[in-house]
Amino acid sequence: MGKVRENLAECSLPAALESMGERWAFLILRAAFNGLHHFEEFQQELGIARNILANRLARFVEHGIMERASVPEDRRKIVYNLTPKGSALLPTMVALRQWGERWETGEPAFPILVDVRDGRPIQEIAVLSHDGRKLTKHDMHWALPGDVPAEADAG
Amino acid sequence: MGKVRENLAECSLPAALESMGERWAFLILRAAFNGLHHFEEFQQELGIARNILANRLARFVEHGIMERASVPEDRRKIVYNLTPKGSALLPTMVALRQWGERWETGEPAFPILVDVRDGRPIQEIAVLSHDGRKLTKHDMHWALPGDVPAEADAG
DNA sequence: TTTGCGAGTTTCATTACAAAACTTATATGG
DNA sequence: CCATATAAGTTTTGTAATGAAACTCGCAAA
Repeated sequence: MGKVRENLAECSLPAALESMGERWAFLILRAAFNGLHHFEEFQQELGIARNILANRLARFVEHGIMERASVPEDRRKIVYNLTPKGSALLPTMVALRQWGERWETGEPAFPILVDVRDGRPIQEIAVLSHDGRKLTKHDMHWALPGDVPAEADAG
Repeated sequence: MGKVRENLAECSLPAALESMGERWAFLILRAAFNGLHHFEEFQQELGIARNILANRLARFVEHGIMERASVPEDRRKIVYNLTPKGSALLPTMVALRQWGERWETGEPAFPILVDVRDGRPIQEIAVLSHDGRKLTKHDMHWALPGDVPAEADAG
């Protein structure tokens, strides 16, 4: 991954950080992935200040990461559900968590994520080539669209 | 991924966010992956305030994400290099970038990451089962160490 | 020996975050 | 029907983080 000065600005990372770059964002997301749906649940689970939580949830809704709906049986209650866009953050969150496990807290973390089908732990998240080789930063570089051999995939 | 209230607190995500949860962290990291090494390079590339940049770089060094060294040929110059721990954030960063591409900016992002070996774009980052199936949040759940069938991997 | 660069600090203004109290709409029990 | 409780927020007020611009300090080059 050599030095590429050409339009780094157009990278989509800043756009992603617009939604996810604020404090608490990932922790609220994790709680949502763990099945929490209600304001008070998030608040008690995370210990976050109520105004900030309200703020973040509203932001998530604005950005299409969560959907807000009131429950018919009890109209005081509001449910927050992850949208497909929100659910699509799962790999990012798992990657960040795994990194923390490996480099911050040290190996064994509880609970661990397992495949529901066979109960075995998930793989470590990695950058893979089109044919499945694990890539490090030295094995890849930036390219402009014209340089790429036809079949497009993720970039 | 059902509701698991049992010790979410021990999840390593908060630890990871301790290093990476601050504003600019991922953008500085991206710049580093792109071969930037010097204070002024980061500053000009990102337009970040100098005091904040100094702060973040110092934090990265504290947390072992970057190494700080002065250049022998010109002892005014300082290089910041990613450590293995810092480089290990690549999958997380790529995952976040890909999410931004897909859901924020819309498909075509420039430049794109390609495999240096064949010039083809990298795969989309995903959560995979031990045998390589792509998993969604419905295909996995939390387990405690005792529940796991022997061969340990990442969790 | 002065001019300039690289890598930061300092100062001060602005903005984000946080704790606790308050509000509003709805439910529930007597 | 009235009192009390609950869910989901707002308001208020204080603290901490961020940002722009100017300043410092060590080295290097002319």
